[in-house]
Amino acid sequence: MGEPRITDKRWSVDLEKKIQLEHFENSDSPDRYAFNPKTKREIFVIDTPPPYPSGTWHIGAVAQYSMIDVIARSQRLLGKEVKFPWGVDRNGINIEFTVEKKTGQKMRSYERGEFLDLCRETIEEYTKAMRNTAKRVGLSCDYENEYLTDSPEYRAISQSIFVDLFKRGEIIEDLRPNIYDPKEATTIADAEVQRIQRKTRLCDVLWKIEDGGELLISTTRPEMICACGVIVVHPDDERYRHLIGKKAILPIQVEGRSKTVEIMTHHSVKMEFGTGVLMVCSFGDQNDVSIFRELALSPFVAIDLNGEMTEISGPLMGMTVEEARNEAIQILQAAGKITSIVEKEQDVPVSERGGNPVEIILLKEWYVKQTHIIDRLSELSDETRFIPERNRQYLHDWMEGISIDWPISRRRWYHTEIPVWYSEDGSMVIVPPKGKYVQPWKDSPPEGSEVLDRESKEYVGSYAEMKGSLGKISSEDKVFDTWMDSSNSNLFVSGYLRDDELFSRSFPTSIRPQGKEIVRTWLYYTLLKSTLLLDKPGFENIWVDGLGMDPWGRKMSKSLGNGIDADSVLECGAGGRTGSWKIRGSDGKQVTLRANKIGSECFRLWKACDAQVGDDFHINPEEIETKYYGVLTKIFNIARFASQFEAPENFENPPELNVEDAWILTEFQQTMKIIEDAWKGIDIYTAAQNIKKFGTGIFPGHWLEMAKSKLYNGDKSSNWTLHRIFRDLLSAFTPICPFFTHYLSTILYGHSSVDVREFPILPEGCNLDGFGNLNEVTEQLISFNSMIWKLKKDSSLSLKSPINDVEIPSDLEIFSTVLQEMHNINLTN
RNA sequence: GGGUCCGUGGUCUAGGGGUUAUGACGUCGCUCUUACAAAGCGAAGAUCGCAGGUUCAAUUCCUGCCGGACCCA
Repeated sequence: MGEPRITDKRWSVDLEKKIQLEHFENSDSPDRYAFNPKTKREIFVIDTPPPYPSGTWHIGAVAQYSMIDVIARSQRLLGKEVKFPWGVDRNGINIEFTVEKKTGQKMRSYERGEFLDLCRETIEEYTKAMRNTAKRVGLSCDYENEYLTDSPEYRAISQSIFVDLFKRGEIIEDLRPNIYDPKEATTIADAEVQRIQRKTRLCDVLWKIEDGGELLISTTRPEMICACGVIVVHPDDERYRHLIGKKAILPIQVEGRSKTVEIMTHHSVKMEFGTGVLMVCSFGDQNDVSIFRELALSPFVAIDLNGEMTEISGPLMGMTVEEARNEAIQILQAAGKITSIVEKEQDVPVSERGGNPVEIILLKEWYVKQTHIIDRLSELSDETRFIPERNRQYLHDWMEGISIDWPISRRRWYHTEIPVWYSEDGSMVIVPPKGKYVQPWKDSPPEGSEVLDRESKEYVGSYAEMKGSLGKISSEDKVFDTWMDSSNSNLFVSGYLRDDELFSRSFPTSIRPQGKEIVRTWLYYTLLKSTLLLDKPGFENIWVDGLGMDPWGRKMSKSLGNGIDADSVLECGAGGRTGSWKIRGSDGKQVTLRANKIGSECFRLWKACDAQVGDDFHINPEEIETKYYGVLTKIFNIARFASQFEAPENFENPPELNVEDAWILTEFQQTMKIIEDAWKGIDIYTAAQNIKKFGTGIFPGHWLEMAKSKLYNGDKSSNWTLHRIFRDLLSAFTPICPFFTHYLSTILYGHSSVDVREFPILPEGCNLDGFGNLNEVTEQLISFNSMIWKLKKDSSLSLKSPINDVEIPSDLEIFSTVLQEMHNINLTN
């Protein structure tokens, strides 16, 4: 016994930060979290979601990443060789917007190379900030081998996969109706469309029938009349039966197309909407697209790439869609062809990233074919375990709704380039060799490039040989959808095309952790790739967590004013600064939340304990502190207590055990079994709950009180028990609170718990079976202690004062001596 | 409009066909008991959203409704 070796009075956020700093900068084990591909251990590869660097990192996302770290650390604890990569997703339109906003200049006003440099510089700053937050929250990633999705190495893989799929005919070029953001001048995919509520005008427009008669059509898009291909009514609609087969005259002037359209029937028409007559345009919405396809109509191009009306629109030509709509209404009104206009709430499809109303436009784009392979994908995904199982549904729901191929080309710049050049006559394409990153808009095809027939995709010859016969080659200037890059992440981190041996050992990737909001994009596209390329499931486990919500269960958003910044929570309590958050509450009133100290360890503990995986979790800093900081304090104090007693020399050879020590070891063994199974099953919640329960419950509350006097007297059994349990408990706890446990275990036992690579099991020598069924008495023991404490309180006695005439239950007879001492019981008989 | 999830003491939450429903925070009371008042001990507090149905038995399963959240059309 001696002075506590832990000198800090209590756990603090400042101490936490100090430990962190040393932990990541300390030279004694710089590659603590590096991955060894040559290992004999079982390999566990985590497909870390590469975050997209923007100004701030969302607190909900940080919470999720901290749980991914818990998975990484727990798998290391179980003895696996964990690859926990640190990747950053940097391709995409977001950074382009940021640069445009910062410089007040649109992308297309720059020279392409100059704009790319600006993007790269800007994103570099954000990348650094993000890495700092990642370390601050304790992510045990392999930072030395950071990967960036905009690096030549990563982009080369993306391009090679593209070429591969292109050669196999899984990627095609085609002229199809595409969802298009006219303001940002790029195609987008279905998954990138969002809907917002907006007020629109629903006009009833009068159409004349060719051989007399009239027809009233309700539309919110009168400017699209020029692109009308057919008028449809419901087949059961008696009102219009006499008009079927007749022709209606377009009520507004058009150029270069027929002035009439036929009236037909279609089951998709809602009889009760407006007048029950629908004009089908190329292309007002997705329904129009499918009717055009079904009826094999040839589409009219009404809107051009700049979002302006084309010549077929006659008087509207050159106007933006918005202007054209107003003008069309005016023209129609002046001609007396509008019978009513009503304001109506309508869902308007807008682009997710730009927030602009989107149009459907006929464009030649690149597609990954997907409709033919959905069933296979679904089969393969059934081989994968979902955590939690029910979140498998999100994937199935999305796959069920897929009816068109995935358009992957974008008319933007800060993305991976489509690696294609064309021969002068357009009949041949040139693609680069495997593993080579190319920028066709500025580079010539590199050595080893191949020439393929554009239609059949057959190999024609090497570029070097054919150079002379291709004429003046031109480059494909379009780029990939960013999901085309990020959906290669698991392939990339598993060594695809780069390390065949590693890849064979680590694919399917052990785990894909992610949020449920990107199941339809990141997860789906990744699985699509593994199906197309390898006909294999992409993952062994897919861990789909819920979303971080405000304290009242709403999504955090700027417009609601209910966001919480990640750093403010992690830094709360550092340097004596407290945290306060002004948030708009559920009733619209501003609420101020306050906390004195949180930090990363408390934050992680909260996330691990407070919500089951897959559930949306409410983030309230006040609650994080009040519910979980005390847990750290408690365990810290046990450590301080334990640190005044020398640790035993041999943790594997227990001395002759006291019965109360055998009892707590039995309890501990059971708890540790539950925790080990939980870690194996990637069940953070169960592990966390059991650690907390044991570590703050019977261990200090009951056993420690029983063992105290023996500890002070230098009893070998109680000392061994105290340290063996506490050391192992720290190891089991280390995935959740790594810095906390690292610090305590290093001081107490000279070995950091974060380096433990074998889940601790009590040695055989404990011979716990020799004591009988000790766990059967636990309940009684707990209630007996409570009974005495209550008795003393009710008689206004201090806890150490003697008490007489207490009968120790017969089942607790074995603890008789130690209980007498603990409660200072005088047995009268 | 469709899908998914959720509704359990004041608050958050576990659970799950069968005696007195888990835990935490908050509340109240007592205590500075040689690790711990940024703590300990004790106490009070719930007809498990509503209405039906299945069952010997429902908070748990089913149906409908109400309320909330998210996703999709």
